[in-house]
Amino acid sequence: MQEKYDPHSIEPVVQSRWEKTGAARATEDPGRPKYYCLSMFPYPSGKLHMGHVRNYTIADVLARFHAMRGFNVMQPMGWDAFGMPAENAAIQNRVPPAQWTYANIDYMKAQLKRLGFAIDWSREITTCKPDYYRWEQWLFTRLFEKGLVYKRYGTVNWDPVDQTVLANEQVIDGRGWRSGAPVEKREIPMYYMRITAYADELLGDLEKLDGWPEQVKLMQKNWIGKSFGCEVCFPYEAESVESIGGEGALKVFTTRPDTLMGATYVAVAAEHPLASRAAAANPALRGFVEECKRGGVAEADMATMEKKGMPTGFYVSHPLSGEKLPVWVANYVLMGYGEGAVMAVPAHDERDFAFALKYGLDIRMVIASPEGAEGAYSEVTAPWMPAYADYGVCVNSGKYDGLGFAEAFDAIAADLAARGLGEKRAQFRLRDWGISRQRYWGCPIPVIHCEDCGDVPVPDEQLPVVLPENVEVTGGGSPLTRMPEFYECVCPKCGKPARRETDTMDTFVESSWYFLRYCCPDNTRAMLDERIAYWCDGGIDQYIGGIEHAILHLLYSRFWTKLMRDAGLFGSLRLDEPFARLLTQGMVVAPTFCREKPDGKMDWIDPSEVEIVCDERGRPVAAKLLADGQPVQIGGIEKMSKSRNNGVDPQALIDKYGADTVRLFIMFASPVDQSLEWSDAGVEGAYRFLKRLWRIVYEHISKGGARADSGGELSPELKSFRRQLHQTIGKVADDYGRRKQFNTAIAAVMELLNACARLDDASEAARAVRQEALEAALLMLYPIVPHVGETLFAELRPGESAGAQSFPEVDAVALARDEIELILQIDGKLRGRLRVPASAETSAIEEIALSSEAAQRYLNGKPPRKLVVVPGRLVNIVL
RNA sequence: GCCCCGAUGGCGGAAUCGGUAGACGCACUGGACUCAAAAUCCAGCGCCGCAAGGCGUGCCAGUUCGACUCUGGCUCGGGGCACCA
Repeated sequence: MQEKYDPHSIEPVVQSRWEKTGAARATEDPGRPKYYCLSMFPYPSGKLHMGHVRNYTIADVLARFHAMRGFNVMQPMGWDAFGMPAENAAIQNRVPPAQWTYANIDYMKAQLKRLGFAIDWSREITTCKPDYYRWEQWLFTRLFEKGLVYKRYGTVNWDPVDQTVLANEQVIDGRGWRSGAPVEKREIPMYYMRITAYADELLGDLEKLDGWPEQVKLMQKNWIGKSFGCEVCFPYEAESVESIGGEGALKVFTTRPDTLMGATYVAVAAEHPLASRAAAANPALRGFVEECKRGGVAEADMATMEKKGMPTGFYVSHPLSGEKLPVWVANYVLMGYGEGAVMAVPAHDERDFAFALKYGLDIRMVIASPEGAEGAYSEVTAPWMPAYADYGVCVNSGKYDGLGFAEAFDAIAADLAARGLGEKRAQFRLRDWGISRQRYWGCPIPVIHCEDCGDVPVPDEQLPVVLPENVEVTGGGSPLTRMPEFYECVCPKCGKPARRETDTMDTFVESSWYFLRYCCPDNTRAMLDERIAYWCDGGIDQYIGGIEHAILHLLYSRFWTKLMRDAGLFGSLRLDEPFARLLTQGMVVAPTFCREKPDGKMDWIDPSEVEIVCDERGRPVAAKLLADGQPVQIGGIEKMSKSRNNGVDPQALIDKYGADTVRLFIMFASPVDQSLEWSDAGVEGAYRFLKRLWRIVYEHISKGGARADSGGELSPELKSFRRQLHQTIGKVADDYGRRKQFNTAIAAVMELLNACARLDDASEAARAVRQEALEAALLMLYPIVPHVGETLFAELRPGESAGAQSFPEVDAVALARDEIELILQIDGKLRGRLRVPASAETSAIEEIALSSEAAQRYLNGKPPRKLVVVPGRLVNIVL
């Protein structure tokens, strides 16, 4: 055996053995329980970043642990290969997106192999290949026929200089990232997926997801945002009917019908038909509506901008009182939610309140806080007091006075219904999913536009619609729109010349079903086959990925699973939810450094090029660039990203320390669900631990090794060490299997090895116990550091493979103990320790506690006020 | 702005169901080995205090015999907000 740990000599050996034996190859085996271990597949951006390493290490640890537990494990991998960065790279480097993408995949695949992940590469999926996306196009045409895909106008960011649609990410402070021109909203036709048809099921099924973090379920619940309220119609006032263009009513949705008597105006979105109608005759209003079209479509921007409005000059009547109310256009009303119009109750809504104050609109108090109604009444009527938005009791509301929220809701809804001016209903915040992208590098939308037949889905026999790969991307719109050989076609229905759709699909579509295709990536005749009944029974056992995907990707995947179920693609499998257990890893973050460039843009500096200046207490106070010694600004600690230039390249670490050290450090540095702040120093510590582990095993073997033999009488010291060993096995198994807390599992094994190294006993019995401990320690660490695990285990047990072993079992006999230690508290403060027999009854423990020296000292002869005994833990004497 | 999460020594973190705060590791300090360095090993390491002891888990309240843990109210940091993936 080598005396020193040398990762670079052992890792290739172990990896080529795995490769030869096909160790990671997964085959359906109905006789064994399966464990489908899925990671969020990477976007092939160039090289792996730390987030990838973290994600796939977690998955690999779980995969290897479950294999040791007897599961038939499948761990597949693929590439989320369509997306914007390929087009940007294409513009920058004059390389076709396909070529760039495939080169990145090759490089990153080699990196994943270098890290020793037990991935079944025979199932590899690349979403930009026609054998994958053809099925997506196929299902699209089915959904189109069912009405689950439809076309309508949608709003996009428009760069008026570059004449192109921008992603939200490409809009910086309201301007196009390349042109710098102020961005405008523009309405264009787009395809939508009717996710709202599944809103109730997506909401209700969250309850089935016991294996998901509560946090993620809550975020999804709020995103779907089902609220109960009332539709209310405000009939047009007689004087406005003519200018509005006919009789009718303005419909709004409210969750607070109990405040209806306090409505003093109605506000509509700038895109609302009523706003357009009013603007036609009013140049000032037209200017305001135009102003509302400035800026991007991102909701965060909409919600933080200054609230502005303008009267339309139209009036509606209050549906119950008949009072005349003005109609305003307001930039805070979203066309995409509810009816694009709201009733405003300034006294009981903070936003309406601020708006009413600004424009001198009436504020009418109609809800009083339940406690002290009189006081609250006078408070809220005073306009300098904030709006009272909580539930309360109706006042100043005629026949509804005195009713609470629920009663007033029912009474008002009933009265509205009786007049045909409203009814109760639920409203979702969730909107239909716009999937059209005016970009080249995506899955072509399989539709043909015919002048006579309209939008015709591409028939099955003409699928896939293949995206041409050898193109030049120059920016300024999709090259597909300049390729007649792509868009010129004939109508499948009437045979007349027609035009192929040149928009591509949102890349979220590919990532919404890849996990099902892993079960049958080789099937050229169908999207899915019966193999999913084996691998997806009960759902995918474990899904691992970044918390940043908590809403969109996971919601779309849940949606697509339901779509595919309802399309009858699952055969005998009953599957409503794709992911039985979800682990959302925290982000890998690092400090950022920057300088402002002359043009005002930020120049982000790689942390490795920066020296941090600390004060005498070790706190960072300043930073300077190594190259010029001049100060740089310290930014926040943010997710490692290209845009912030704060990434640490895992490859450099692998080259220096080997895969096991990188895997060990990343699992040890922080719990998986928390963000991981990068530290170069910590990596060194992980490397040191592996060297130490190697040496302990080397020394044990040099002294002749031993057979692990737990029989026979042991000295108290060995007995105690062996108890620690089996406690550690129990803890580590629980940490891996149930808690998914790997940092504490590693710490426990470190403690065990510290104790093992301290064990100063050369007896036969000690060597046997040490052998048992080292074997167990290697098997416990194997999922995390498999190369070291394989190599050292084969030294301890020649000819055997660690990966083929079962996970160590706890020996209950080793855990038994005669005496335990209890903590003695007096008034909740630690005052001593008690040794009591493990079997001692509460009364006996009380007696021992009270007679202890510390208790005598504090009690001073007086009896205790209270005595609390927590079995196995502590005794608290209350004076 | 809205939704979600987090905050514990010089640093990353531990304390799993309300019961010993600081496991394990990093950094640092001292010692051993060495001509020397590296590597390795041993010891120390929350703050105040000579000590006894006191204080201490972002801040302010509360519940409890007992709170890092539960409740209410803040502050700061992070993620998401529908065209980044």
